[in-house]
Amino acid sequence: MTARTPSRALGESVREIPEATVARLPVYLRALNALGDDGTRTCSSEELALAAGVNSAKLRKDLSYLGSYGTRGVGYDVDYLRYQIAREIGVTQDWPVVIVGIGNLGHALANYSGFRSRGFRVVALLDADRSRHGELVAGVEVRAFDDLEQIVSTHDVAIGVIAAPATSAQDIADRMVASGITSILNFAPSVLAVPEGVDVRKVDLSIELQILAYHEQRKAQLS
Amino acid sequence: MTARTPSRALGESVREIPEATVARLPVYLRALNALGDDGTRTCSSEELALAAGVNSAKLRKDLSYLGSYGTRGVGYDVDYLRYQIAREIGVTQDWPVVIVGIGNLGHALANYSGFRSRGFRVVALLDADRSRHGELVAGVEVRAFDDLEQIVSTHDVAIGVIAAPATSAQDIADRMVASGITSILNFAPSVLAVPEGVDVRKVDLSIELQILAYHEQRKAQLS
DNA sequence: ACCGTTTTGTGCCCACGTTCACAAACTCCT
DNA sequence: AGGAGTTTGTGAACGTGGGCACAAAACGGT
Repeated sequence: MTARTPSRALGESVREIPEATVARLPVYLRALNALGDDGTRTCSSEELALAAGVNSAKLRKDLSYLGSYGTRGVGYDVDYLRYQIAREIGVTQDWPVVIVGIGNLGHALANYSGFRSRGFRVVALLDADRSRHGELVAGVEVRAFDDLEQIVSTHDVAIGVIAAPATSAQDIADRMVASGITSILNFAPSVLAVPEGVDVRKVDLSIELQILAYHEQRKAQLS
Repeated sequence: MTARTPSRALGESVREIPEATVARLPVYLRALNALGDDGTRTCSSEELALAAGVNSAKLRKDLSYLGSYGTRGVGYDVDYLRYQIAREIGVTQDWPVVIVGIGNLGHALANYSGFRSRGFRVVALLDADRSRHGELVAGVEVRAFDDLEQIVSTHDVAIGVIAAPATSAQDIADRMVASGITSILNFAPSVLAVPEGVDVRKVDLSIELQILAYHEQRKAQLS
């Protein structure tokens, strides 16, 4: 966590958006998409907050980090705000993604429609198991894990998804980082060590269940 | 968020464990299991923190909420600490779980080995699609969604997993809550409204990717 | 028994995030 | 034009979480 002070052109200030806000922006975006598809042209912070499942003050503060895109007494223009959030998150452009590990989970991810519709494109499915190479999953051919470097440089891939067993997760991460990937979404239940500058996000089913179990147990104790 | 003050028997204080700590306990538990399987009998906060990917002061503070289970100058007994954390989380008992939605993701979840090994047992797989009923997935028969109430009461299920499309997620949640489920793990990309006292945790692939994209974009801007 | 070494448990402070509450800004109606 | 009604944007207060740094406690060697 070094405090990098970016060199910026004059007047071009880089707004620092709090992490907690960043995590909610995609939720707002989804809610706005739903509203927009319903034909809603404008909405208040109260309405949007309801749709997003947060309180309206928090929503307004979150949006204020992006700029002043609302109109007092009126609300927010759905399409305009939608575009601004998408631009801020970076999903107006297309992000090529590589998925490693084509087990049940890898299959599910490859077939996930939310991928393509939100600016992400699966450019390769890789697996170490030779017997699966050539197989077509969601229209994409499964290839050898050793093709990683070539694919990453060809498609300029920045984001990698690990859907392999925990035992191989660290090796895969190392190879990803070495090949130039700087963001990793890890579904394997393991702690990844990566160099400074590489982002890792972890999705762990069993941890989520254990957190629920803890609260469930507490509810039971309060008999 | 009403501040429920539980009625407690005299002297029986319910330690309030911070949410952030609860979320890390499963990680510690996993790290301890790995150490224990390696034959390690005792470990320092420094070692365990390394394995869990956190800093040692934070680890010690987290553990201190459970009690004083370490020995100064020595460290923690792996087996003892493992048991204490498991007990605190509630995974010394077995939690029956129902999964609704047997698409790619449902399959992946049903086959996930981390389930059983960590105190969770899939007692039913439900799907609204009749054509899938009777199918065997991971040794469990797929049954009709309408069997939910009967299954929940028979097996005393407290935890439900939603692996269905976003459009039906709220309906499924409503039925789950009505049938007596009080903890929901939601994989559908939708905001769930549930009554007070029901816990919901959300796992959203597309949000995780968008968060990564945001940071990726920022890195690029810092050219 | 005592001293040096190791390692835990925790008080203290700082940073981040959430919520309240209100002034500023806009619309609409008369 | 002006006043009533709405809704945003934000300053300020509060609460939670993270990390340093150190006293307390255990161990081992002499």
